[in-house]
Amino acid sequence: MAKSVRRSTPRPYHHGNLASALVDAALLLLDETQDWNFSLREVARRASVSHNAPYKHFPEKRDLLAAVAARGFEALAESTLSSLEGLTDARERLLACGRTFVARGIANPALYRLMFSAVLTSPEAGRPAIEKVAAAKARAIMDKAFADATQSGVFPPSLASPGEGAAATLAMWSILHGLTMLAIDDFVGPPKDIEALVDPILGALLNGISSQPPALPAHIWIAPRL
Amino acid sequence: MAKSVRRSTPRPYHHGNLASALVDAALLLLDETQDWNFSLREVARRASVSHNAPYKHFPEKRDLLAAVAARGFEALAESTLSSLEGLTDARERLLACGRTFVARGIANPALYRLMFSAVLTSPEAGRPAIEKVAAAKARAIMDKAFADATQSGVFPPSLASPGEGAAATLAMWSILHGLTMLAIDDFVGPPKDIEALVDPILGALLNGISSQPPALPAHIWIAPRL
DNA sequence: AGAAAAGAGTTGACAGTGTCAACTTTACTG
DNA sequence: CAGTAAAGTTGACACTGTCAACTCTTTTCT
Repeated sequence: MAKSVRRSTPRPYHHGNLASALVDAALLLLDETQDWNFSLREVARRASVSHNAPYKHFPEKRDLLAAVAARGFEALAESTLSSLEGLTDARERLLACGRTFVARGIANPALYRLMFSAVLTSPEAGRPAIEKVAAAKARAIMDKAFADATQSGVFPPSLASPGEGAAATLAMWSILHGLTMLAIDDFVGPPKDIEALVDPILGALLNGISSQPPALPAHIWIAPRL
Repeated sequence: MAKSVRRSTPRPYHHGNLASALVDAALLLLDETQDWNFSLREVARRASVSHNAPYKHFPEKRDLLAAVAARGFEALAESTLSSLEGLTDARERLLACGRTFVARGIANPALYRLMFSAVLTSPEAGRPAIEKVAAAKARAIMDKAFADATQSGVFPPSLASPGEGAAATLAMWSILHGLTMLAIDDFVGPPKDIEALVDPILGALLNGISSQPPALPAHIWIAPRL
C-alpha cells in the first residue's frame, strides 16, 4: 500500500486509475447487496477517496452503473466464447450459448438485471455508448452462432434472409432472457434446476423454428438497438 | 372538497381510504417517471397528506410498491380474460394470451418491470403476499389455456403430465416475458412492431413443443413460486 | 351513556443521499 | 520553468426514508 510501490501499469495521476477501481468496488457492492441502490458515496469510501472524487470520472451515478454493465457484457462475451471451444456441431454450439447465458445470469443476478435494465437509459441519449459497444460484442457471438447454424443446414435456408433471421434470433434471445429473468426474480426455481432446463426448452424452440420459421409480417423491421 | 360532502362509499376514517389513494398516486407517478425511484413523500404530497401518513398503511416503501404491482397483475388478468372472449380454438386462445401479455407490458413498461422485479422480494419473507395472490390469479389464466390446449389435442397427451406440462408452460412464459422485457428495455423495437411478432414467434415455439415436447430431466422440480 | 383504547394523520428530528461550487494539489504541456 | 488542465478535497444544499412523540377522531367496552 506504500506510495513508493511501482506498478507495472504506470499510474498517470494521483490514484492510479480511479475509474476502474470504482467500477471494481461497485461490482462488489452489486454482488453483496444484489441491488444497485448502494450510494455513490459508499463506492467512494471503498476506493478510499472523497465522496466527490467519482464525479471527475463519471458525470452521474448512472454513468458508473453503465460502466459496470459494460463489464458484465464483456465477461459474458468471454464466457460464451470459452464455452464454445471444442464444439463443432452447429446446434450444439447454439445450445452452449444458451447454457452460459442463463448460467451467468443465475450466477450474478443483480449484475444481469443491471445489464438489461433501463435505469441506464437516458430519455434523450438512449442507452450509454459504453454499454452499447460491450453489449454488441456479446450479441455478435450469438448472432454468429445462429448464422453458422443456418449455413450448416440446421435451419431452412430462408433463415439466411435478414428479416426471418432476425425474427428467429429474437425468438432465441427472448426465451433465454425470459427464462433467466424468471429464475433470478424468483418466479421459478430452484435456479440450478432451471439451468438444466435450457437444453430441452431451447431445443423445443429450435425445433419449432426449423420446422416452421417465424414468418415476418412484411415491412416490419426489428431494430437491434445495441 | 368540503368536508360535508357525502360519498356513496361511507368513509370510515379521516381520509376515506388513504391506502388505495396512495396506490393510485404511485401508479400515476410510475407512469410519469417510468421508474419507481419516486419518493414516498411525493406520493404523500399528491394524496394531500403529511409525509408520514403512508406509514400507517404501508410499513415500508416496498409495501406500497407491492400493492402497486398487485394492481398491475389484477389488470393483466382482467385484460387477458377479456381478450379471450369469443375465441374457441385452443391454439388461438394461447396466442391471444401472449398478445395481451406483451401488449400490456409495452403499454406500461415501468409497471410491468415493477411487477416482475425483485425489488419487492425481501430476503427472509420472499415476495410479499399481496403480490403473490394477484400474480397467481393472472398466471392461472394462462395455465388453464395451456391445459385446455393439451386436452383438445393441440399438444401431445404427454404434456398432461405435471412435469412436461410445467416445462412447456415455462417455455411459453419465458419467451413472452423475454420478448416483452427486451422491447421495453429498448433492446429491440419499435415496440408496436414487436407486438406484431408475438404470433409468429410464439407460434414457432408452440410448433416446437407439439412436435417434440421439452423432456424434463428426471427428478427436476420447477417451483412456481407465486 | 361515558371512559378508555385504538386507529389515522401530523410535526419534528436524524442520518444519509446525489449533486453543485469553490478550493487545493499534482502532473503534463509549451 | 511557468502555466494550465486534470484529479481529488471540503463544504454546502435540498431532499430522502424512517423513527418517535404528539393530536384528533372513531370504535369498543362497561
